[in-house]
Amino acid sequence: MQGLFDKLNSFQRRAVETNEKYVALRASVGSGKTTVIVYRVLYLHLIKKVPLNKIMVVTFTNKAAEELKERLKNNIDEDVKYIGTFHSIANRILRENIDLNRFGYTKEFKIISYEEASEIINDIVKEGRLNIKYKSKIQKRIEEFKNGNLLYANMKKEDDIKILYEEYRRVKKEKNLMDYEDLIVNCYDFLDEDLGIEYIIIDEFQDTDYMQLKLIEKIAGKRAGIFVVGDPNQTIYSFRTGTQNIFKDFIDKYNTTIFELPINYRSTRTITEAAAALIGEKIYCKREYGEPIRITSHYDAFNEANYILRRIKELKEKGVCLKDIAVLFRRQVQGELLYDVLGREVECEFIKGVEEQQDRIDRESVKLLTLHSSKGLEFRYVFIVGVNEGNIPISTKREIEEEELRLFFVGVTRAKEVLEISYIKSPSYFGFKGYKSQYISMLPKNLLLEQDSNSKYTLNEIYDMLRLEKEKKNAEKKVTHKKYGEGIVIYEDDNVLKVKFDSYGEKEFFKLFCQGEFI
DNA sequence: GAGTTTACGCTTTTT
DNA sequence: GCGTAAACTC
Repeated sequence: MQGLFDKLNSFQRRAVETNEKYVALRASVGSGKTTVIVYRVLYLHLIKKVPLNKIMVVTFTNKAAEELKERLKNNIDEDVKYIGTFHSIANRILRENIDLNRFGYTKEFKIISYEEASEIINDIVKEGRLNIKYKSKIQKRIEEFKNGNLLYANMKKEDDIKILYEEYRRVKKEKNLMDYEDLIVNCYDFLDEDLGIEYIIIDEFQDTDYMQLKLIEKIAGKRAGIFVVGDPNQTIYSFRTGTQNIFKDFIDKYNTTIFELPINYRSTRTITEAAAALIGEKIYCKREYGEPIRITSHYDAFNEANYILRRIKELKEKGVCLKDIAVLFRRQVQGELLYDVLGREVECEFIKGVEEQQDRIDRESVKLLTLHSSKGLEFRYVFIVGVNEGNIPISTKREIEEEELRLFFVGVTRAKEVLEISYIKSPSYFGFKGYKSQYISMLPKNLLLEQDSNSKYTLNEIYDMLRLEKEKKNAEKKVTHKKYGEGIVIYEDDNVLKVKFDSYGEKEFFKLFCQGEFI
């Protein structure tokens, strides 16, 4: 059984086998953090003989929890009892360990989504005949109100936002509903039973908020050890959590032992050194130098998208698999344009939200993602587009800007083999400046290859160009079928071939089944 | 009430 | 620098 831990490096092994009660593991990008969490659980259970119902593992997404469960299955038959997101664990505790009747709820309470919450809020406004302004931003306004801020603070005559907020809370209880935040807050407020947990592991700790930590502290009591894992340099959700440096807070509060995973196994030395320059820290790298990082500039977002398409087609011709390519951007609107242009020639998917990632990430096709949703993923080829001042960083307000740099860092470190960065000179999106981001200037010059693209087409010209190219390509492609005779290819992708035959008309073939049929 | 002016927000989003 | 919706004017 000792051999089980032999493939860990010395940093990983020290963290896995620690006997310290409070531990913070600072895991650098691509350093095998998930491996450490898996082996930490194995160590606790198989070596220290801790029962699985005394271990709790908290993850950032359901997907991450599934991956952990899957990897643990290789060595343990049963599941860890508490393994999942803060929300899924809170949900379980609320239903299993709390007498909800005391608090006006029952065990059958329903969890409401953002959309369902929206419906309830609109009903309250309608039925209560409340005076609410800026209705299209109603949920955002409630959110701000809850945090003690106001959206549209200078109204001439205030509306009923306060009444609406209070009614919303009352109605949720009356109808036995909880929204995502209620799961955490109510679990914290209602819990008075000791769950008997001895070891708690929290993944992606940098994106944990104070309420979630308070809940964990309540579950842990004085007995349980808390082992937090994450990378402060990848804190990109503090706009949501409101926590600036929760790692530091945790370390200051407890007698914490700090471990590090400083070795990057993921990216080429070129990419790793570029990333390290952004955060001003040394990252050790197991790999050799690779291709230089190409920096290109373009006239506008259309020409940039057109360039990316051309590069992707080149890669495809060289035999690169489309699923190994990702295009990353700061805002959703950028993705829409990219999807429009790239989608005409190559298979691509605009991935919005993690639920979709789960289903789609294995498929064949180029992935389009925001920098935020690229967190935790890796690709052999990565393009980051629109790296303009005013977009990355989107604002230069001091407290925001540090997070913007970390966001760029996250983007850069998604690339395993090849990284390209581009910016545009004549932008039309709000806030975009017509020059490159200061962050590009932070990358070491010796790792870069800078190029200026002078092409300046309108969107229609680009579309025409793509159409003509396609027609020309297909027009050239004449085929002869054993049965149907001569024809021309009118559509072709990886799986399907559509041919217009001179005598027979149009017919579609699956490539897999028609190999011997053409001469 | 229709017609015009002024104010504001604009980005990212796991559950 | 644009779209939305409130606030103002007659």
